[in-house]
Amino acid sequence: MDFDNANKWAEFLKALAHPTRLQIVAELLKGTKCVTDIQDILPASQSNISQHLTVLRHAGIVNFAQDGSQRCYYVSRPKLVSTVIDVLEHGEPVVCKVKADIDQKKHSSGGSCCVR
Amino acid sequence: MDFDNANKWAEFLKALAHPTRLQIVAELLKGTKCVTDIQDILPASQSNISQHLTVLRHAGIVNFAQDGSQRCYYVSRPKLVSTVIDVLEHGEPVVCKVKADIDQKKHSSGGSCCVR
DNA sequence: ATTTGATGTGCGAATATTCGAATATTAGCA
DNA sequence: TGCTAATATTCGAATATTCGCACATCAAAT
Repeated sequence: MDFDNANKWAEFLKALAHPTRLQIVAELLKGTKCVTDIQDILPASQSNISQHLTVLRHAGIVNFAQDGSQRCYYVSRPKLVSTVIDVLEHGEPVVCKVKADIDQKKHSSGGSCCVR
Repeated sequence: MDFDNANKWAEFLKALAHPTRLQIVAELLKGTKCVTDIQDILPASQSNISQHLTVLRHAGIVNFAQDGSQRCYYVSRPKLVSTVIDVLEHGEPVVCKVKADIDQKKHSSGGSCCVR
């Protein structure tokens, strides 16, 4: 992974990496909602929710359609976001290796378990 | 998504959400590597790489097998991590909605685009 | 025993994030 | 116009992150 992509994706993940923002995004995946809708669901202040939505919007994760005085927020890359959340939810058992596990893959070299 | 899960996954994503850590993980997905291997690949100091590996390890993203004075690091949940990175790399065109797009989905109610 | 290579840790400064409180903006309505 | 609901912005304090530097540890080799 090159430096530019690493930067871009780190920005994306950083925007998602907050409990409140994750919950906001999970709610928006179920359907478009305005700020007060989110306020009714999550235990956070209006100001705080608005701040988090701004972060998500700047990261290109959500966007809104203006409807009078309301802003209807939606996830702007639903497949991307829902796939990430899905894979987190389904999890994976943790792999645990010891030196022998790693060495046997190399079947022939000296014994260092790192591929140099 | 409940509060506990939001917290857990936010921790996970936060650990991944750093350019250097993303690059470290991408390299480790290709194969087990020790700290100096990573040092040869990435433009970061030994100390800094070690610090990032500690963050990744505490988040349960990587682990190591000790081999003498070397530590052979590997990704401890390779499917989870590689799926996340894959979906980032393949991307998705951004969805853009206006009020009309959202309203038509509700076919019948008043006109507010938010599902209340 | 000394040295050298590999790695981790503690510290401190710079910077960034988070959040509440107060205030501003904007739209619709009487 | 004046009022209210919906939403954003600004500010400041508390807290967290990041990173280099110096030092500590530990294993292997000399």
